[in-house]
Amino acid sequence: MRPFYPNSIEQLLSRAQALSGLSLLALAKLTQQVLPQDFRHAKGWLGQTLEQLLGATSGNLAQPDFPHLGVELKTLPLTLRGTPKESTYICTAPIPNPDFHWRQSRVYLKTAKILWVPFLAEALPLPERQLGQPFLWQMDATSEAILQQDWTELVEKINLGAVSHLSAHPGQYLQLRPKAANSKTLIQVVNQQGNPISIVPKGFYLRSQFTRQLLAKFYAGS
Amino acid sequence: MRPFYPNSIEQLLSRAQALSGLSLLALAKLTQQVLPQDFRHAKGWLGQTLEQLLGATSGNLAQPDFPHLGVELKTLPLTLRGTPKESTYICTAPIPNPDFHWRQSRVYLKTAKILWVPFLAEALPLPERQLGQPFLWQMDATSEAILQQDWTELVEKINLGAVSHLSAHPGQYLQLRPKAANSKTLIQVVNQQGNPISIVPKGFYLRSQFTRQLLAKFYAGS
DNA sequence: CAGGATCCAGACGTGGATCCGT
DNA sequence: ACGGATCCACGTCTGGATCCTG
Repeated sequence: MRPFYPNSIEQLLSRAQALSGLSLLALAKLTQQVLPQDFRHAKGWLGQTLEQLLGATSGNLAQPDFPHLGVELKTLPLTLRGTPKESTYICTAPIPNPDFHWRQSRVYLKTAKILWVPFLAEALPLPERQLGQPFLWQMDATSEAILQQDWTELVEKINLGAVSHLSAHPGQYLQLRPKAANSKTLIQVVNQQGNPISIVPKGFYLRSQFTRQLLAKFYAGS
Repeated sequence: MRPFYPNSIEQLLSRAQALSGLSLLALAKLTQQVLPQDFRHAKGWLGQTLEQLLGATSGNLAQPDFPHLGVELKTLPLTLRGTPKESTYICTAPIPNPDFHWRQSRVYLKTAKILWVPFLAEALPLPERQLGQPFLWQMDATSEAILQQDWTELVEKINLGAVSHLSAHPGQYLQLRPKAANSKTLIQVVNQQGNPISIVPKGFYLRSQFTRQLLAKFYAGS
């Protein structure tokens, strides 16, 4: 265990709260980095910087950022109106999918407990954009019912080889989207007819419709 | 197909012969590289430089360097006395081994036709060491019988989980040796008792006893 | 506005092999 | 001498996500 690894959820949350209000420029200085001009060529910059500041181990496998605590760290880009600008990437979607049970699935393990760190993702120049109040979210029965239903439906499509349905359309809270360097990155899969075909690798994402609800509940309770 | 890819075995051999007698310093200049001080921190330098000069495609999978020609390129480090200084790495040894038939095995496909490029690997300062005469070797029935026997024996040990016998000792021409960054690099395998244990990844190597014979035949015939 | 496309960092695996202690 | 240990390059994969059109 690295020295800086947080020992409890309370410690982790407390550290994250200490960062709220800081600008991206301040974060860059804290970590002795140069802030990128924009995120076009450094899309993961904030997420990776926060991992460093909060003591997450980098280069994780299919497990949460803080395995000991079961907590996943996610940044949440906000519009000026305070709503999520983007969907949230969860994990790659293996094809075929080897996870049989929802509770053992990568999606569940990555979404059961999430430390969300909102930040302003528009209007101001990048260096001046600030972190918002972080909040810990734990999956509740209502969310889980829908996420499990989505997951089950999507995994079924994957394992049946229903390739034409592996689009971003199905799923209420959870969806499949391309996850690759570009659209020429292809993997071989077997379709419903049993024939090998090429498709772009997929990942699981949380729709912003879902994260908007989490934010609203947090605001209501605080 | 890249423009410089050789179109025939004759063209490949002719290109290799044009390099014979050149020093390592000359090769570095030809490829616009700096010659390393020694090979301790650049063990693959000569092999990779020759691939570039002869038009091999880099980053191969489990197939010969020149797939179109079925030819594998191998450097052969020689002592002052003209004997091989080292054994020759062939390929990694998957555990368990998925190749059932010798003729379809990675070892066979990598050793059926080899373009050997000998070079002096001692005595002179590195920059002055020269390439020798390259020669094309094709597996003959006598060699194949023994290599196949070795391969069969080693693959059996691998698939039986006879882990303690996965040493460099068995095999007349072919042997298993560690193939990893270091001895802390471990993989999980299943032993004879069906229990998971950790071992260092292995590779197939040709013993220098074998390559010495190939050299001798080449010298005798030329 | 959201589905499809794209981009960086770092770990990992494989191919290129030689090093080095007993 | 040789069995076990080690080292670099580079392509691929995964985790971090945001970009960008119709």
